[in-house]
Amino acid sequence: MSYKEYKNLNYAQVADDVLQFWKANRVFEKSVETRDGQPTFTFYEGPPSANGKPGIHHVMARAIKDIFCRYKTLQGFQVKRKGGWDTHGLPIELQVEKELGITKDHIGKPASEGGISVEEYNRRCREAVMKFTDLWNDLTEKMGYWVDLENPYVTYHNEYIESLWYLLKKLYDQGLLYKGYTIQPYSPKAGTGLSSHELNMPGTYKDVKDTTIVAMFRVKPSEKAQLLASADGTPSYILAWTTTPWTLPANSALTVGKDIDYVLVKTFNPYTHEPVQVVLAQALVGRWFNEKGQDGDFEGYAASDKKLTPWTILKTFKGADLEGIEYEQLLPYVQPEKPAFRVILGDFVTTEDGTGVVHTSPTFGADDFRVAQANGIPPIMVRDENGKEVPIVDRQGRFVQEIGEFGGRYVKEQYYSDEEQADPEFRPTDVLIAIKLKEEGKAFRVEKYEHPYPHCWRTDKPVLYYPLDSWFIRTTAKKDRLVELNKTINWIPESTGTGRFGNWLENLVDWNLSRSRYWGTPLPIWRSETGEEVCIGSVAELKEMVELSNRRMIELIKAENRTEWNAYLEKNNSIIQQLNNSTIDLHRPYVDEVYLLSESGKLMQREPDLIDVWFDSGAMPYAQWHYPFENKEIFDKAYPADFISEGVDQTRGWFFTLHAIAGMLNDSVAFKNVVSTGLVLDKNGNKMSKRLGNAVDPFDTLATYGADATRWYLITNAEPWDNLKFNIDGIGEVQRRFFGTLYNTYSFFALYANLDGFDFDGRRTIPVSERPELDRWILSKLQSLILEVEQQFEDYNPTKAGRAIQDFVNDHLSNWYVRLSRRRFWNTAEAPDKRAAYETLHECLTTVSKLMSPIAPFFADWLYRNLTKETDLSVHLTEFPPAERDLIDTDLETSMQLGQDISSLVHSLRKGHKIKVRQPLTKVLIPVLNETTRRQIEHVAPIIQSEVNVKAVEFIDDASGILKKKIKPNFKTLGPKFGPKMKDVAATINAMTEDDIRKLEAAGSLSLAIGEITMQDVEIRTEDVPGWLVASEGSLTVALDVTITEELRREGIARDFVNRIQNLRKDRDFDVTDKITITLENNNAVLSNAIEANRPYICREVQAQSLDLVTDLNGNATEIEMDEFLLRVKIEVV
RNA sequence: GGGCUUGUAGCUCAGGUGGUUAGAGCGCUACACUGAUAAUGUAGAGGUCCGUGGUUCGAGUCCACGCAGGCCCA
Repeated sequence: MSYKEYKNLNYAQVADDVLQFWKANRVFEKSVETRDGQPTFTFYEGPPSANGKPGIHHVMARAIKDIFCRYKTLQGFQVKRKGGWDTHGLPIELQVEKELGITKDHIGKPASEGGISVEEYNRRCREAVMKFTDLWNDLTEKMGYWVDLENPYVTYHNEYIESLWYLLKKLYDQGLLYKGYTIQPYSPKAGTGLSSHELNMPGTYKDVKDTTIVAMFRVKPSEKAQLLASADGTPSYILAWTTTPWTLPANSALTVGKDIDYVLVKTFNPYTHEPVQVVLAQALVGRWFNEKGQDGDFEGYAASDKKLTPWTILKTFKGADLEGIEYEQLLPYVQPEKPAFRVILGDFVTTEDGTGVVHTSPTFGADDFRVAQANGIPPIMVRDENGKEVPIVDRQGRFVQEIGEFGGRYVKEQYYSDEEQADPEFRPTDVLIAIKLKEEGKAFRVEKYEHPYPHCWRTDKPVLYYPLDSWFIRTTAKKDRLVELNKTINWIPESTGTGRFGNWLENLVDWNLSRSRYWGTPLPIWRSETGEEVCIGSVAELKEMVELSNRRMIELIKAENRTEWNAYLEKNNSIIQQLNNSTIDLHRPYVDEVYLLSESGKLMQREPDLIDVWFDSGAMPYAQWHYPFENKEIFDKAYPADFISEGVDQTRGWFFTLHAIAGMLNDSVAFKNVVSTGLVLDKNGNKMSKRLGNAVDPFDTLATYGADATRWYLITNAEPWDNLKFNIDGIGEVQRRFFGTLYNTYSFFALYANLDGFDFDGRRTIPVSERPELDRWILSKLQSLILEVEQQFEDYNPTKAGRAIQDFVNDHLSNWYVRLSRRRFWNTAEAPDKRAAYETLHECLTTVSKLMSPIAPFFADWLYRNLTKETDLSVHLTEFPPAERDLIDTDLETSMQLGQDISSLVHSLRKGHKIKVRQPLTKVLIPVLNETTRRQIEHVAPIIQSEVNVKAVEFIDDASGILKKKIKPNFKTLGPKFGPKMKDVAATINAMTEDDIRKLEAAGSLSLAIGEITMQDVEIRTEDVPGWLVASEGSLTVALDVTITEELRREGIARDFVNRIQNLRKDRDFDVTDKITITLENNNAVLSNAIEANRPYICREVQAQSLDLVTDLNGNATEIEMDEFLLRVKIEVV
């Protein structure tokens, strides 16, 4: 066979060619099929949203996924990879709205008003979402990401939605799906909630002057409250500031910061002048107390004009000390159903403003709601006529009747008409509350305060933060189990699992599933006004329920003449038809037109919400297989995942939803190993964005550099969980430095293997034990590399695996093994040594191709297939090479390291004395203090000799008596022994004489003034050989004999001459095997003597059949300068 | 504001459990090699290890507090 040789390698072309080969031979499919019956390794593909173009970070993320799937395949596992698309959600809706130039307001309105039907709108969404799939498929292919794109899961498909319904029903049946509320911006005048999107519109935030109150919450005596108790019975109050006094009747807790410093202040109520003790944050004392009053005249206060209130700080403590202290309800209109009114801890408390204590009303603040739920604090609510719990402010923005004198009043003055507000008697509700609190001695300060406050863009009135209906998954019920399960997951990096994810689980709140949108999975719950509900878990159930409802309707229409239901009946019949011929679409608006009838004959309509798209993606382990309606056995085998990987920003997204659903429904983890990857930033460390124009187009990059260098760069430059500063120059460097070197190494091999007709099937014909040192060394290194790469892949660290391969190829294989072995390949005669060299190099290259194939799949396959005889075999169908541990020879590796270090030192010495390598020298002298080192160096002496062009490597040992020794303290062993006396010890050791050292060496220990030291406590090395040129590094010292004898001089000239002739051969384009004749003008005695003395050597090196010295060349000579000589020479091919 | 994370040469990154002289590649400078040749080798210059305190005989490494960047959350 012959090995393919290439002129100029085009890496992008290599990738293209290999891709064609993969396609033609179904290599991906085969890599899965051939593993039939083997253990499975399950990978879950986190579905990308196909509504945007892919970026370079997607190449990064998908390279990680690909690497471990390929690696596990090499290890013999069957790795199925089903692709998927995330197709629902707000980004798609917004994109469609942008395209159509509409807003959410237009949806559902008649076309005559510029509106669009839900049906049409959703049709547009469905089209938009797959817009970029071609682009994505193209990228997937070009970057070499192996994933099944033929049968991907698609979240908007009916089958997918049906699986989601099944899961939701399971949650529902376990009581884990419930209707509650969340605090959302709400516009009472418009009667609608506002999205964060709407709240971010310009002009929404306006400065308003509100009445603010520092309210006084009276502390209840208790054991915990001893901290705040007074000796004389003066009551203690906790101060909390609010800009929304109307929320005070709904207060049910006070929140403080755990680590914030608080003080107890003795003072007087500024309105009632009663003596009081109050609690607030230390940092904010100055905000509420006049400096002049500090430690003022308490005794004389009663008699004074009360302008200056005296105060004094009694004690200081942390927020944590306040936790659990109870207080009296401030405005006791409505009693909660569970114990409330105590101090809790929250991470959102600041000391920037207010008192460092946050008045907490779970019905009117998002933070309040969250922290209350986490601490089991109930909201203050009343029951409406249906017995349903409602907040104390109605949907029009008025207090309910239960709120005594304030019942029926608007909580915001702006909700009153202009006329009402103009009435001189008019008082805003906030002011009335302030007056009441002042009178009751529960107000510490009332003042106007200007601050920005959001307004409804439709009505221009202030919004309320208000509880709106939402459906929740009761994740808190399983919190402990989710935390426990998380501990069994192998997170990479670990900190994401324990920190970011772990903390998130610890502070878990119920998962709000509701989204008030159009394009998404509809919540399959139908509900009557009286609260009767049914949750539908499959298409079959839906059909059954519609049919049942229809029968009930028909009955009731007859019995009670409910003719208005005829319309529903008609709609339902149409649905049944669609169900029967499978044309049903489980999206809005169709499912909204299913009308069910409860057992008691009440009309049930679908809850209008859609579910959070994160539920879509978190349910993919089940829904991708349409489980449990199909593929049960496939699901069972492919659950949970062995491995997933996504960006760290998915921690609370996909990672969480996968974990939550699996934990709640299967009491198991969804994934065992997870790699969370960092961001890809631009080369200056800025986030890439289209707006800044610094986004990198992955297609350009792949076209320029090919997938391999791109992937290699992305993976080896930084560990994947670190942010990567993407610099395109880095890819070029990888290409030159790593792929270039590897390519060169292969080319070198191919060139000579073809010349020699080297034929090899990969089975060693020369036992490793019979190969030269150099071969055994590189094979030993190769085995070590295999172990290292395997370990790193097992640890999910592709960066270290890649770097190890790179170091092997560059430093060991190319720069040392090939460079030093070149002469062996030039040998024209058949020789075992030459064959050994070929086999060794072939094995190294083949193995490298396997090791690198997960990271650089195209190039690796190119390399592998160039080296192997079986042309239809791909490296991706092979097995990961098992390391042959018995070939690892650490002693030899140390030897070679010494050889390299010694060579480097000699080079350095030559350099310092301007003696070029072509000038042979007599010897290097190496001081050795132990036999092992000596033997190790002797092993590689021939290599050193040829590498640095010296005739001999000699040793001097202690016995010679001429070695100069230096002693250094070994701090590591001395430290524990001497501790604080280290400085003295070190000085004493450094001052030891040669005599002392000899004594120490002889006895193995030595008593010094400061104590006894042993050989372990010091490092003895030689750093000088008197009379020689010396260089040292670490414990290694090398002395070089630089005397150039006449004979050496001649030899040097001969080498120079060979060099010039070789250049000439090359200039003349002679063939490597051409034999020549040389005629040289004899114009210098030194030169001719040198040539005569080395005639056989010269002729052999330049393949000359004759070398004649003549007096005159008659003008047809080539002139070449050579140091002080002028060569006039003529060469001819025989 | 909170959680997590990063900060080492001009650039990109290494630096188990603390050990006194902090490394590599690229880039730069110089040289060598010229039968791997648009390749290769060798040497050199280049550092307040983000800052300030602390623990220790000894801190790039451990602790505290900051500063700057990043992500997520509020």
